[in-house]
Amino acid sequence: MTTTAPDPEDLTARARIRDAALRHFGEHGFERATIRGIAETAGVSLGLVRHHFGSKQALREACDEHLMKVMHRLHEEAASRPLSGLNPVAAMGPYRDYLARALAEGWAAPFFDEMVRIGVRWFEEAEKDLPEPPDVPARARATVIAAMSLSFTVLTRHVERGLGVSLETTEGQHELLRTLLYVYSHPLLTPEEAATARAALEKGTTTGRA
Amino acid sequence: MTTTAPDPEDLTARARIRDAALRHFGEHGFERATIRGIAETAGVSLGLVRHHFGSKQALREACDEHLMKVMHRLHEEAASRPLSGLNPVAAMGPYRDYLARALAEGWAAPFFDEMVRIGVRWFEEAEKDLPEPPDVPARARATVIAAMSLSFTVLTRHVERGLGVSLETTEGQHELLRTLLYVYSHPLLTPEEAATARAALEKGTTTGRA
DNA sequence: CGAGCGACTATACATGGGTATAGTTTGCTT
DNA sequence: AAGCAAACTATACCCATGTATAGTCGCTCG
Repeated sequence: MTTTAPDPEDLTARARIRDAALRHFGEHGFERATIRGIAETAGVSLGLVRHHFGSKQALREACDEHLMKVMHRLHEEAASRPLSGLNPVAAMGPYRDYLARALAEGWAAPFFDEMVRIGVRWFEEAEKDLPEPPDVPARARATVIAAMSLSFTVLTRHVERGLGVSLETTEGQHELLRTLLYVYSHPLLTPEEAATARAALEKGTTTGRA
Repeated sequence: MTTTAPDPEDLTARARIRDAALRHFGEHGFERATIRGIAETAGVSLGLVRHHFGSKQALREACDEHLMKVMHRLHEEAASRPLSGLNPVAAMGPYRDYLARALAEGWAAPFFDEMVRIGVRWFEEAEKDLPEPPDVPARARATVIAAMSLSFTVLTRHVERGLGVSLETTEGQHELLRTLLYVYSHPLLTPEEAATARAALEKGTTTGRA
């Protein structure tokens, strides 16, 4: 059947396998994770994994798909809260590692693109009655912001080391958020600095690479 | 100009193997890259790889080490240029993919930490005659900035998709840099927004996750 | 009842790929 | 010239792991 009725079936073996896969892929990465290990975690035989999902790759795709669903739900839940745009992926438990790996590996494109779209809408809303639009397109800015926001998910370990706290804890999350609030409200460059830098950039080849 | 540092030893078989490994690890990831493939690319037998580096893991570590050296050199070369702090890893050729994978996998910690240290020094220099220091420690801010800066390296594919240009080209680099200049000079939050958000954060538990 | 179908298990197969060993060439020192 | 170490090759080992097959159980439907 596999109509995958979303809610009621979530105790099913199929769902258990999927969840176990999410965890294993997240913890060990796609290659190092083994179907046998996943099966064991799910309390299920090796063959059943193959029965439900055809192959390891297909299992991964099922994980991606499920992740997107969860993300959408989380996003809608958090849509009202004001800070959610800054660090939208904070503390999403077992999914965080998976998402990080998927993003870094180049997968999870729909998720990233969705974040960009959200950002674009946000900018358009915020700038709708500006005298003239910024000279950098909203899409480019949204892309950059999306990448920046996700960096804390992908580079969690390094950020934790730098901050000296675990991002699993709400304390760590607060520390990060406090820093983000500061950084996002204190520009690194003055408009003049940016202008001169940009002029140099536009004018010639600032050595090609910057 | 044509790169390939003229170190006398850089034509050695050992160096060829290391370079091939850098490329293979970068292109396919650590697990999917095979010693055999690396050996072939280096024009060398399988056993020689093992002879010079003891194991696949050790080979990786040699790559990390070499990467750090190259990074230091590049960094010193670019130390004078003003924009280098923003996007320091731009267009570093074959090393970019490797660095991205290493960072995402949790390796390359010394590299990340070095970037944090550089950022801290930068902040301290820039803020040395401020009436009172910012209430967010420089180290935390430097960590966040480092992660943000590296996000474009780690999430290259997604950023390229969002920007609609290849980051291999100088045109793409310019596009990114232009956007960065804008974002870094236009705060996303007004001081008031940040203050209220922060107050909310400090006061209670804004639901634990933000 | 029985037949068919999906959930599930047990076991086998095949191979990629890291590791290990033995042998060959090259070049340098005494 | 001898000899020795290092650079290098060829080949074998072996097991982890993805894939495939065959079979059992238990349900529902006619």
